[in-house]
Amino acid sequence: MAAQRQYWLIKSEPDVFSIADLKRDKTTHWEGVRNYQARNHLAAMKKGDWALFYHSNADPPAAAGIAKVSREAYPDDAQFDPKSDYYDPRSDRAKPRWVRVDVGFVEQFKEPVSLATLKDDPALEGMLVIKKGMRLSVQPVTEAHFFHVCALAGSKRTSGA
DNA sequence: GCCAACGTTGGC
DNA sequence: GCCAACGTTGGC
Repeated sequence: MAAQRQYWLIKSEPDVFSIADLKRDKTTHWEGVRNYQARNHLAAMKKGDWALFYHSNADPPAAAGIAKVSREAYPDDAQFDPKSDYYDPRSDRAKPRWVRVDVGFVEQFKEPVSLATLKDDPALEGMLVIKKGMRLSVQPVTEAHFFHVCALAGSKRTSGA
C-alpha cells in the first residue's frame, strides 16, 4: 500500500511570492525557512504531499490555494550565500543546517478563505494556523481540515484524487 | 505602525 | 542551565 499523503500549510507573504506567482511559474523552491520546527516539517514532507498555500501579512490573511511537493528536502543553497537574505554563516556545507523543498502549482482558490472565516468555523477547531501567536511558517494540517478548507474555498476537491 | 507572542542568543 | 535582551512574525 502506498504511503498516505500528508497535508500541510505553508505561509508566504503575497507581496513576496503569491499563489498567482506559483501559478505563473508552475514550480518554485520553498526556501528561506530559518526556524527549526518549520525546518523539521519541511524535512518530513514527501513527494505528492499537498499544502494549503496561505497568504500571511495580507489583507485579509487567507488560504489562497493548493501546492504539492514535487521534490523532497535537500540543502537550501541560500544559507551558504553571503549575499542572500537567508545566509547563515554558522551553517556547514558538510552538514547543512537548512533545507528546502520544491513545490508545484495545483490550484488557486476562486474564493480565498480568510483567517477570520477559518477562526469562525467550528469544524476547524484545533487547526494550528488559527491559534493565537502561532507564527510557524510550515505546519501540518489534518486531511479533514484540509478538505474542509477546500470546500469553503469553492474547490471541487474532496479527496486526494 | 503598533505590539503581543515567541524563538534565539549569549552572558553569567 | 537560567534568563534578560533582542530580533522576527504576523495580525490588527
